[in-house]
Formats: sequence, C-alpha cells, structure tokens
Amino acid sequence: MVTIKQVAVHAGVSFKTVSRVVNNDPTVKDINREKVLKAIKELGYRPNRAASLTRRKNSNIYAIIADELLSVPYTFDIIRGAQEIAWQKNKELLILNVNETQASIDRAIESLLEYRVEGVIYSAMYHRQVVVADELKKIPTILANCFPALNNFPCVVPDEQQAGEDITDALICKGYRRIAFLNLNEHIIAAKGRKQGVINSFKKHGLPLDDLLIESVIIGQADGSEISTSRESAARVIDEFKPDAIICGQDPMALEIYFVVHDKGMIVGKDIGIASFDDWGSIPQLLQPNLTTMALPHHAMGRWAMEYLIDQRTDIVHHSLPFKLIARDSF
Amino acid sequence: MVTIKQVAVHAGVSFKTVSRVVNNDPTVKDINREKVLKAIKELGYRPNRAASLTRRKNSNIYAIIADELLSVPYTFDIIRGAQEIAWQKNKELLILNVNETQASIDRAIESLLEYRVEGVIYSAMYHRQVVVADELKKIPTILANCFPALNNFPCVVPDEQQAGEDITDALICKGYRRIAFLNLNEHIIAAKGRKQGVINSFKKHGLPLDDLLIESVIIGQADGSEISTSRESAARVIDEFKPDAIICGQDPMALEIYFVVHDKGMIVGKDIGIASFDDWGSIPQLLQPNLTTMALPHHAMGRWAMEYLIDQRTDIVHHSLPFKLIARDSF
DNA sequence: CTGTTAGCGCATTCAA
DNA sequence: TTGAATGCGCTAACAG
Repeated sequence: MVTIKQVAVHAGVSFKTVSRVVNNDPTVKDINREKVLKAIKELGYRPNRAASLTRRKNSNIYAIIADELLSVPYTFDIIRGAQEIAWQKNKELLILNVNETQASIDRAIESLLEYRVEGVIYSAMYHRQVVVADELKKIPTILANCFPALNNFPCVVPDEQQAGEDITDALICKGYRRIAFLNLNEHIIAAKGRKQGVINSFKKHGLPLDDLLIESVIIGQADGSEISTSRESAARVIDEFKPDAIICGQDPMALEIYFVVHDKGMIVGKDIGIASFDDWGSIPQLLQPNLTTMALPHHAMGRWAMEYLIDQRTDIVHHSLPFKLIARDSF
Repeated sequence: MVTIKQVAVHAGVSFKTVSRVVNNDPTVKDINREKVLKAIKELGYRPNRAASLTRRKNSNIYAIIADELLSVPYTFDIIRGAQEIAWQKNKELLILNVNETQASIDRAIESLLEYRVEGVIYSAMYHRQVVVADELKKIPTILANCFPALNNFPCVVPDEQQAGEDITDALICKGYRRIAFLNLNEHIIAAKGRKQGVINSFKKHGLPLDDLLIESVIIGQADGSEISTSRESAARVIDEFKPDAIICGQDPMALEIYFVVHDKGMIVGKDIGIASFDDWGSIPQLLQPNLTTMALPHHAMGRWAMEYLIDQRTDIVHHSLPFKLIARDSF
C-alpha cells in the first residue's frame, strides 16, 4: 500500500502538505496542490481510513441496526432515508442487519463500539416495542419504527391514529358515508391506533357509528403463524354491511380485496371506494380505480432519525406526515 | 475512551499482556488473563478497531455492494447468505447500498479502498449484465446475480435453464402432460434461459411440443414501465389451450394466477397443476394446493460468493441448486 | 503557506 | 510466559 510519505517524496513536498491536500485544506498553494494530486494519481494512493481515525476525534461513522428489516421492502426505505441524509452530511453509514437473536445484536453493538460509531438508529421491521441493550446508552441512539420498552430512548414512530383519522377524513370528504375498515389484528400496535383514528374521524364529522364497521381480518393460527381472512371477510361485509367504501389495513390484503370487489363489481357497482394504508410502494398502482391511500413513507422516518442524530436537535421541523417524534433527554 | 494502557495499569500487567488477552493469544497465564478480563469489564474497555487496523496486515473486512438490491425482498437473501458465511468465518461484512448512479457507486468503491476491504461481492437486483468499475480489480471481487459485460470478473448466477428444466421435469413426473408456461418478457435473461430449459425437458421426455404453450405475459409500455397481463393470459390460456398444468415465471404473477385458477376452479377442476419459480419467500404459502416450486434461493448465491472470496478457491462444492459459478483467474 | 515534532492506540519484534 | 522498544499511517499543534 502506498502511503502519504511516498506521495510526498514523489511530489517533492512534505508529507504534511499531502495530508492537507487529501483533507481539502485550502491553505495549500495551487502549484503544490497540482503536484500532489498528480503524484496521488500516478501512485494510486488511497488514504488509510484506519490510520486517519486514530488521530481524528470524530469517526464520522453512523450506523443503522436493521432488525431483519431488510426482508420487508417498505421498511428498507428507512435505510434509504437514513443513507440519504448521511451522504448529504458527508457521514458514513454502516448498515448492520441483525436477526432476532440476542447474539447477533450483541455482535452488532460490539462492532459499533469498536468502530467508534457516533450515532445509531435502531429500527424494526414493523411498528412495535423493543428492548434495547443498555450498551447503546453509550452512543447517541434513536429508534425508528419502534419504541423502547423502558421508555429510555428517543424514537420516531408512525402516528397510526393520525393516519387512520386522515384516511377516513379523505373518504368522508369524497362523499362516502358507510365505511368498512378491515383492520389488522388488534393486538398489533398499528391496528389499535388506526382503529381509534377511524372512529375519531367518524365522530368528528358527526356521522353515526352504525355506518362504520371495523373488523380484524388477520387470524392467529395454533402454530403461531397468521392467516388473512380478508377475502372472505370482504365478500361477506360487502354482501351484508353494504359499505360504500372499504379501508384496508394492509396492502396485500388490498390486493386481494381488489379481486373480490372486482368479482362483486357486477353486484355492488363499481363506485365502491377503497382506501389503503400505502406501505408497499408498487401495489397501489394495481388499484388505481377508486383508491385513496394514506402514505406512511418509511424513508421519512429514516431521514428524520438521522437528522436527529447528526444535528443533535430535538426541534426537528414538522414533516406534515403521520409520524411522531418522541424525544428524550438521552444525549 | 479507555485505552489498553489504562487497562494494563488497572490490572497490574503490561499493556502488551492486555493486547494478548484481547486477541485471544493462548500464551497468557490464566491468572493474568483473569486479572485483565476483570479490568476490561470494570473499565468498560473496548478495543479501538481503527488503531488495531493500522498495525494488522489484514482488515478482516469484506463488503457487499448492493445495487438497489435491498428494495426487492428475495434478493435481500443474497446479503443474508453472505453475512452468514462472513460471521461464521469471523469477518466483518460492510453492506453498501448504491443506486444506479455512477456517483454513488464510485463513492462506495472509494470507501472500500480506504477501509482496506479484502473482498467484494457486487450484486444486482435481478439477473442481468453489469459494467463493473475497473477500480475493483484491485480487490478480490465476485459478482452475484449478475455477470460482467467485459467478462473480466468471476460471478455466480442462477442457472435459469437448469431451473426451467427442473421445474418441468417435476411437473412431468407428477403426470402432467399439457403445460402452459407464462414467462417473463423474453428480453429478460431469466426468461430466455427458463424457456430453453422448459423446452429441453419436453424434448428429453419425448413429449410433443404441441402440448407446450409458452407465452410472455409482461408487456413493456410506451413510458418504459411494464405491466403484467398474466391474469388475462391465464384466463384465456385455460379456456383455449386447456393445460393441465401452468408454470409461472414470477411469483406475484403466480399469486394472480392462483385467483384465476380458483375462479375457474368450478370449470376446469381443481387438479390443474401450478408450478412457480420461487423467488419470493412467503407467497408460495398462499398457493399450497397443487403447487410445485423451483427454488432459486438467493441466499445460496450470497453464501457461495462469500466462500469464494474468503477461501479464495475456485473448486467450490456443487450446491445441487440451479446456480452456476463462472470463475476467472482474477485473483 | 509549509514543514517539524509529537503521539493516537495498537501489534510486531525481539529480548528477557 | 512477559515486557520494552519500535513504528503503523496519519493528524494536531506549533513553529517557521
């Protein structure tokens, strides 16, 4: 490996001048800068990050711990958002994928500490509560798409209730008055919040709750897995409740419902409204007709979390999105 | 930050002994090891990776450049596979997500070089040809799920033709004799290879090609986007060609076809076979009945690529999966 | 604007 | 089995 000294000799300057050029120090005469840059190119010099990190006070490295997050396409947006800000601010972003095992998380945290990472985003696959290792208290840390069991870390999470209210508002504004909400299983945080939001919207508009039907369509199985009954439920709800709009809590569900509605199209008419929480990027395109979506763009969470870390501010601007930041005096 | 020297003072040994303990050098007396470990724990010492890397000859860091790969769930398996091997062999794996822009790739490569990464996996979102920067010639590099335009890097890619042959073999073994293959657009590499494989299987078994219908169901739009006509095609094919089995080139397509078959179930009977290339992990569960899948487990590609890098061998064991390794004398 | 000196935290070498 | 000296490649602090 070619070092800064070899470049210096080649360029006929001191190695400190080379260092200055590499670090964009403006106090170098143009002629010397040229010589150095030429030498760097000719020798194929690359700064050694490890050596530089030993002397620099800040590592400039941030990390995102992705709790098997990458396996779900829409939550990958959290990483993309974080990366966007990191690059913008000239920081390195370490992506650490961990699975649910404590061993892999511990190993990730160990790496973080050894690399002297300056800030950490801990993110989860779906909106839920997590237990965060105390070890992370040593580094500025913020959670994204999850919140801490012990209430001891700041976090940015979807405002499910607001999203539920917004999407229902939108349907009501379009003139729909009898709405079925096919919700996720209510033990899921997202489902709980959205349900409350939907109800709030109905109340706010002075509509009778008799015209609102809320049903869970995810059923837990004996073996711990879950199945969706959205197809059957939608068919039954359309027949029996006769809604003029349906809200879907889940897009794959929405996809299925699309077909149900399509089949039933001859019966209930084509003007049934479908509203969907737009977690999955591409699917709504399939559902163009009559579709209202409530975007929960996860990249905003990633961006937000990263800004919070880098700028160490709690007064982040409002994103006018259904997210909320729960800040704490943790760093 | 607490350093190795502070630990040494605290433990009453020289800092070199601490270094030995940290690096699992067996030539340390147990009693001293205990003292050191105790001191490390008490002071919360963490080795400084940067400092250690300046002296060590090998960085132990590998990297995977993910070409917007993370946005597709099944290709994330490539990363998971690579990580599995890396962890197993006690290597760090840097995940570098890049988008299609040259700037982001260049930046990633710059990082690689500065971190003195020992090996690189360059992976793409879908099986295709890529142009790899010459810069990567300086580091052992292997491509995964893509192949180099200039034929100058080793790569591991799905053996689409073998997969096509295997899946057709499987259907024929089950007794199906009249098969429709709803393929991806034929300009896609995967589609081309699979088609050939399907035909080969038919010929191999001495079946008449009249009983084989192959159709592209992905149509390019004027605006560059693509739409799937699988639903309509499947409906028509079922009516007109009357296959006793359908091979789907794509799982989302398979999902849609499931409904088609389901709708038509009353007409053509439940014994229509469905075979699918299993790129997407979860969807096949929805398709249990009559489903044959040909797994293209991307994690195997990740594992394979990583083994190739770490062990620097070209004689990787055969994985009995439809993948092929194209090795070159590049490192 | 440039160069010299010092030293980051650690591993290597070699002597004890 | 341990420790002292040395230096990795670089940046900080200062002097010129």
